[in-house]
Amino acid sequence: MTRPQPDSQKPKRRKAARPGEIIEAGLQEFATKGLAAARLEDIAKRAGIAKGTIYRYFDSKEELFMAVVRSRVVLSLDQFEETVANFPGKTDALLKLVLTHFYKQFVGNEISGVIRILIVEGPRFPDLVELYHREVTSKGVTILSHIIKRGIERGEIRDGPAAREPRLIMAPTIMAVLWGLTFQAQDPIDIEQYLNAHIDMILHGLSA
Amino acid sequence: MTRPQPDSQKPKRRKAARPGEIIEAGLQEFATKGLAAARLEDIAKRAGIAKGTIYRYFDSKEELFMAVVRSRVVLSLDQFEETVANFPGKTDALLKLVLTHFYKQFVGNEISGVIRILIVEGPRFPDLVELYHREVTSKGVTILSHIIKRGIERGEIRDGPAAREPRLIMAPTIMAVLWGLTFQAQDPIDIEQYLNAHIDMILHGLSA
Amino acid sequence: MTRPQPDSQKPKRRKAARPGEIIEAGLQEFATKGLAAARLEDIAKRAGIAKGTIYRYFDSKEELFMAVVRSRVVLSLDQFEETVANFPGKTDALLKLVLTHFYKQFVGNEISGVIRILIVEGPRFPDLVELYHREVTSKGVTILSHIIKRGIERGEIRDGPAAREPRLIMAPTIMAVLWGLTFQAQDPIDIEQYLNAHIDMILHGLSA
Amino acid sequence: MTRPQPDSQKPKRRKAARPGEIIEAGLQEFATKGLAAARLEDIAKRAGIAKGTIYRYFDSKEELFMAVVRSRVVLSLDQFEETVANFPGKTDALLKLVLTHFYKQFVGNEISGVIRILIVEGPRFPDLVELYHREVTSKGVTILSHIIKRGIERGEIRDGPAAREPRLIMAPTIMAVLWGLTFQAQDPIDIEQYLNAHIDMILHGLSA
DNA sequence: AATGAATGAGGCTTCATTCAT
DNA sequence: AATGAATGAAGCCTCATTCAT
Repeated sequence: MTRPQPDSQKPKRRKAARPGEIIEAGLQEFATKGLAAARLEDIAKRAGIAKGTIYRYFDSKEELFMAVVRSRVVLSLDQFEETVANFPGKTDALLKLVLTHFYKQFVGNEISGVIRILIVEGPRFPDLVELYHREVTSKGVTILSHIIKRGIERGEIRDGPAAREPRLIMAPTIMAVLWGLTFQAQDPIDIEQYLNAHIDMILHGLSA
Repeated sequence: MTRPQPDSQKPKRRKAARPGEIIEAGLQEFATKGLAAARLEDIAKRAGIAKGTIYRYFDSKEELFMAVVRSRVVLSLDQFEETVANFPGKTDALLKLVLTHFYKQFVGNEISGVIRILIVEGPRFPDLVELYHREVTSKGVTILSHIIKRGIERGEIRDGPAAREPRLIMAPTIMAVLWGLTFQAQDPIDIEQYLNAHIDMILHGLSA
Repeated sequence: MTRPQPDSQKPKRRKAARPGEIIEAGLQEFATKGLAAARLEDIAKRAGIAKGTIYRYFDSKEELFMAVVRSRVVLSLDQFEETVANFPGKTDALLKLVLTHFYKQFVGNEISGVIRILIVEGPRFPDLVELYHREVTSKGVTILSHIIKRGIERGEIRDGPAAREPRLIMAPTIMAVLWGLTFQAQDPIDIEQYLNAHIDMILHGLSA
Repeated sequence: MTRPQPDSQKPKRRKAARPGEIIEAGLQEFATKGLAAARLEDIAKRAGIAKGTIYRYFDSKEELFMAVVRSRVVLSLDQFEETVANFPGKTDALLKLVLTHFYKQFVGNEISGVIRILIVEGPRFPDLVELYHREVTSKGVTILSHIIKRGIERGEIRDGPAAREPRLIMAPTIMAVLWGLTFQAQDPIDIEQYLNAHIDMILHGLSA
């Protein structure tokens, strides 16, 4: 994505950026149409290159597809572990912080395209699913688990059935993502209000 | 799947059942592979007929696809309106009843295949999305809204932000469906425990 | 090659003959142009069918290629074993008989196309080479060996170095085949005269 | 193959030798794979240069191909005319000398690759065929004809049918070349023994 | 009505050739 | 002169659709 402008006056070529641009174009097409329906010609056109050029960087359509998914797996959740560990305030403030971040990461973002891709093509690419689960999903769940544990220790979270399913806390986020991908036209979500309601629900749902 | 034998003497063919069997087979293939990657030949084989026969009942692959989605749109939610309207007990019992029903309808069921289909192919078939939203999604939301309204009137539900987003109540169900479709191998969901946690969360999250 | 005319008035279709016709067309194209340069479209056109039809009978271009070679491997040499074993006359008559037959089989015949194919594509298809060697070449050599052995026993063939290399006896045949494929325009072979010279040479070369 | 170091101080590049090295590399690839299947990239790699550099020396793949064939057409047969004209000894010694030389020239040598090339691609390159015939084949035949004529005059060769087909004398050589290219794995030729048998056969086959 | 062989458009992939550096 | 990235024409192959039986 970073395009180092060469110091020439004509920034026509940016060789080093090619693979990234192809991946970018591929993400758009794959996310919209799926693996089979996306055409390499369209991806090339979108990347501003010729069809054959893709093959200089990726061995096949499938390889490009996998590269696209992998490229968006690197989620900046790692920093959050620290944030959560050192957070000084109350659980509701922490939850607000984390959930807000999740929304920014996912909703209306290109990450939602990756999620759509995984839902559909997952069965044919178990490696990608496994990768995504390991690097993104399970990390998110772990963070939520830590928040819950911390909240229980602080006496702010009720140690009941809901506290044992951290995935429940993400559920509204995931649904918002998919709702946006699917029913946006019929029934849009007001993200701000939805996020507030989400936090409100979780805080009361878990509070001691 | 049940094949009612016609009272003819030669029970080898049941013409009337053909379209349904093709739709059934199509659902399996489309849900697993998506519209583009599913092959009519495989659908035919699964339905126990020849490829050309599909065209006796459907004009094209897309027509079959739409028929498949439409066939699963008829959700038995209508009855619930009445149930909710006449329910004598407390809100938590009513919620338990409805959510349990939702899980039975969706999770691990072929409906989840339709949901997957819609998530992916939705952009190319806005009519189907609109249909599904109108017939299924919005009906479900309406039912939940009524439950919430009823709960507030009965003083059992807190009239806060969470009460204004009935979609929040379904979110864990949707997530369970997609989680099952995607991460089942890596990280299965114990549906019973998850449902209990879900209800626990909602009841506390909404309770007055 | 045999085309059983259906008893319909329009002999438009001969399903059973299709694979044979494709192989026939493939032989022409492969023999003339080689595997890589032959185009499936041309083969189809030559066979009077559409490109895709080839794939109903053969999985790939390579499979067709192998089928083409295999189809011409069945050489009617087996009968000769008997002929040689029971031949009543002198060695020169027997040799004349066998060599004449070899010429009829190879020279100017489509078998020469197969030989050309094998010479070029052999390295990539060791199985075909092995098959051809086993079914055709080694059988021919065996027959010649038997003739030599019989001639020595009858005192008609000199038991010298030449008698120990039966391949020498076929050599002029092979060369005639390749000469015909290559230098026919510049320097044609008068097959009749060449065959006579060949026999003359061998008989004297081997005679006691 | 010998790379004469230019007297420049930087011996890393020897431009003058480039075309020859490309031709050398091309011969290997074309002989092994044929014109269509050989890849310029592989030829370049084998020559230790970049793909584009080939076009500095040859206009197209076909031009390179023709150059490859032409480069191996220059056969040192000319000297033999003299040798034969002035040979003092008997015909069998002369034949032995010439045939031995033929074997050295052809068998197991890269010339066999050229022969393979011509057999396959000949129809598309009549000029090359004509060239090869004129410069190599017909010269060889002429030499053999002279030997035969000389032998007849000396009363050492029988003036029969075999004497009128000098190509017969080369046939075992050609066959040995092709056998080596094709059936070497299944059924190798012991060249020494084969050559002896060949000479034995010819001498007796032609002797008066 | 059913079949499945045949068609041919469309998309992936290769690679000779070009071209900017 | 050399490089190797980029191009795009061409060919293999798939599969939705048609059609003769």
